[in-house]
Amino acid sequence: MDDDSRQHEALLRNKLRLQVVITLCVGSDIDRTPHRCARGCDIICPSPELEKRGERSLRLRFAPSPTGYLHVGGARTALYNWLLARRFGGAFVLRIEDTDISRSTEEAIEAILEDMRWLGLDWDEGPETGGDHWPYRQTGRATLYLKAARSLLEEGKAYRCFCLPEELEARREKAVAEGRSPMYDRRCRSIPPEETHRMEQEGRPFALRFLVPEGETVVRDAIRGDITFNNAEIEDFVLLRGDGTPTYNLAVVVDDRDMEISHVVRGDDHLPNTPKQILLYRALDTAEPAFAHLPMIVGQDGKPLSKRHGDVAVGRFREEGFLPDAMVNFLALLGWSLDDATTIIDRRTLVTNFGLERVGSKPAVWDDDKLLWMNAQYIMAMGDEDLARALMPFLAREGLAEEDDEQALERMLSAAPLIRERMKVLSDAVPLVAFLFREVEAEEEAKELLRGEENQAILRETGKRLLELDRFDSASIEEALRATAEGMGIKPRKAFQPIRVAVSGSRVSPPLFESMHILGREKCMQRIARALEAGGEQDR
RNA sequence: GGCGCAUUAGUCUAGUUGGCCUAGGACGCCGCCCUCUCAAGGCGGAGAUCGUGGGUUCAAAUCCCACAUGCGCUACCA
Repeated sequence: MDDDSRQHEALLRNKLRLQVVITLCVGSDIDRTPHRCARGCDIICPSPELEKRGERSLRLRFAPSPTGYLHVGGARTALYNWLLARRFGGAFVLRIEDTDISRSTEEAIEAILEDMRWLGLDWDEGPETGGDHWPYRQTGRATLYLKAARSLLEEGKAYRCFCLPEELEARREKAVAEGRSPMYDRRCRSIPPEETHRMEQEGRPFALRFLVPEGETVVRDAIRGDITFNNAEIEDFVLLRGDGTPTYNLAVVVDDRDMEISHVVRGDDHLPNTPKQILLYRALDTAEPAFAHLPMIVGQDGKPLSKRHGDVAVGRFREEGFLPDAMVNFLALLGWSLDDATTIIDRRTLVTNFGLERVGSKPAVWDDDKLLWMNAQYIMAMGDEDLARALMPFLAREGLAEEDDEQALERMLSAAPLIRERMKVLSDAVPLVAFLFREVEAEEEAKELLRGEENQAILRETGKRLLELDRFDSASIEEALRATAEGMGIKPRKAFQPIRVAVSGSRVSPPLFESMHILGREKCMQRIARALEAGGEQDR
């Protein structure tokens, strides 16, 4: 049996096992195999609670808060959700979590949408797309939260708290200083109803707090398994602020419930929030979704990614000339693997193979070098035309050519094969091809290659030869240059350098003959003449 | 402080039911080859006592316990 068929068999076996687990999970004995379900069945199995209600459709979401640009951590979360939705034919919902009005901005929202589109993460429901659960940003859903909050209050599952933020803060500090737990002490819980009513009538602001029930709450995480939290360690968290706006925990639960989200896949910084949310789902008499918490992405120093670690905004990668597919490939591999050997994985393969069962649980360190390498791989796989077109905006930005300049595009088309494997990001092309679009001044360090008896002679002789050529294509040019070198008894690697500097202005350039061909005889001759002049002057 | 999560080479990771692991692949690094420069490519190499200490077992990276370290949460931020 060859390797291929062995691999195939292994795949088949895996698939089969998955199938079995799925069957196991959706069967009626769900409750008796809780752990097996949480870890084994992965995302394919909707949470048992939803399952009981017969709701099987997969609905995933990405819910960024527009307090800044989309960073790579968020992008990865979005990608995983998108991949899962696409793989299993589910819906991918984009929801803007802007309950923190003071920190949210319209620009941030637009930028996030733009980055999502660039990465190719299209959403089935959300801003600009619409959907059955409109609106898809939290500021437009205030009444829904209020309604949920009211019902909790009426059912005695939440209560008014008249403590002022400053008071709470002071008490917390004191508690910590004295070594006590800084948890809210529930003092407002015991205010008699008449009193509460009176204070409310007086117009005293209050926050609504959730009354955390006794007992334990188990989070069944698809990546980590079951995690048990003691409710006694969860404080009566705030649902509604003094100004009536909802806090994150309330809003997220109400939205996920209303939008019928079946699987919540997010960063593991949310793990401690999860028991609170599960409690809320239950208080609202709603089946909770399945949860999966992704490990964070951290910098080389092990600290969470932030502006400190260089710019981690998705937009920055776009501007530098990273390709969306390379980003997606790289992001996917940050915490997930296809197998024990594959690194380059196209989007299609990702979609058909991605699953939470191969998501790891330790933090992933962002590695710029590897991203660069991967991007280079994707650039090398591009066709000439695609590459040339992709490069035009970068030329335009540097003022080398208009973006829609047909002639320039034509030139880039010929240059593409020469520079493709010399770039890591698209913007790398600019210094490589600049000499094709504008006159050059030799770099300081390169100037000495134009001076001196021998170098001048090379330039002179080569110029003569080039002039005599019938055809000015790269083969003829190569022949001429080699003949010149040989005639003068100089090694090619030495003889070509002055020409390179004369033509490109640099000691490093794309392949010489092809470059000269693209530049054209006239330009080449001019530049060699100029080099002779410049080098000759220096000599005297 | 409390609660939670994590811990395989510089990095991403494979390793899921203990033996096929003298720990596999990739990035990076080093060397050689190719070569008109730079790349790309080819070949080869160094680099991991699998956080530490115990235990279970004929056998542990894999199971159990403790400790250490890192990170997260502990907000009327999300």
